[in-house]
Amino acid sequence: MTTCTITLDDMICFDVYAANLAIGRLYKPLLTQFGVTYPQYLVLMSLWEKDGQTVGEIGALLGLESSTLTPLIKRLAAAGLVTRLRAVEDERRVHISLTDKGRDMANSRDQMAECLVGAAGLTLQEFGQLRELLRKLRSNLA
Amino acid sequence: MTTCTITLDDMICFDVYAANLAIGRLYKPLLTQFGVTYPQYLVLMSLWEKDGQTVGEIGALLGLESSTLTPLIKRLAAAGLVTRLRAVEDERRVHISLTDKGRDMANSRDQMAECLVGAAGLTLQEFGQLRELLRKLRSNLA
DNA sequence: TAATAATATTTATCGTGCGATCTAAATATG
DNA sequence: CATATTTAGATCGCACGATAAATATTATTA
Repeated sequence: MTTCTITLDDMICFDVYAANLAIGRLYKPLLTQFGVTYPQYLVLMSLWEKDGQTVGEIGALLGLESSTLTPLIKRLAAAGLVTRLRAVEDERRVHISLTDKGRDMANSRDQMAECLVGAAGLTLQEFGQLRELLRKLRSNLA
Repeated sequence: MTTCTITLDDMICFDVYAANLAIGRLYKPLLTQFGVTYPQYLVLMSLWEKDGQTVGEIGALLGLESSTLTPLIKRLAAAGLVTRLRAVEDERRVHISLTDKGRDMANSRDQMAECLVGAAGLTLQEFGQLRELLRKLRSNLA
């Protein structure tokens, strides 16, 4: 009984870990072309979804502290992909906005998507299931 | 059509990433008690499953290179949790074995399991689904 | 106004992950 | 038998991720 749930659990964290690395490895060739890392790409994704978010908002999406994001975003800014602008109404907030160059990178999503969807070998239904389960898991853990 | 698959895909890598961090964060309090990190714990897990594996075998399980594992395992050895023993029949291979202290830590799996199963808010069926989808995804990507 | 909370930065630290290179040993090929 | 290739790991160096703790600044609220 208990051993059953234990095995299940342990395999889950195992598999989430390995799957995360595998996806990152799949994306790497494309990402290095743009000179960004996988976590940096995830930040860009959140900006393509909604531009001008604050550091805190992005952190909430990815589950990262600002102390992790600040240097990461500075690297994106150094690469000319985003700009950091402190809000005038509340100078604690820093809004991150895409540059033209950063916006252009959004086209790469198509390549990435096809790449993953093709390589993953999952049906669209399975993708949906997986996404839903992961979101449920995460929101409960948070 | 295409936009549909794109959104799906992007959310997947997003969620795998965030879920992985969330699980690590959940485990962290327990792990720091033992003085090990989350990836180190995963290595221990694979040894509890099968003791005496070589570096390469563990790497295949987790999807890690020896250049990542070697220093990681040395930290486990320094903590007195495992021993590294070169095989006599093939001196290229290094077998990693649990010490008594490392074996004792296996009891913590129960706590971990209950912790995750409780916090995840997933049914056993959902756990099984999730595990199966992740394994399928990963094996196709590899 | 004073106390408290929120937002982000800075600093410091540690560990992960990988590429490249190296050695040694096993295996294959001529 | 000699040589080449493959395999298993180690080693080195590097960039980055992730967090904790301390600080500064601004909002909020009592």
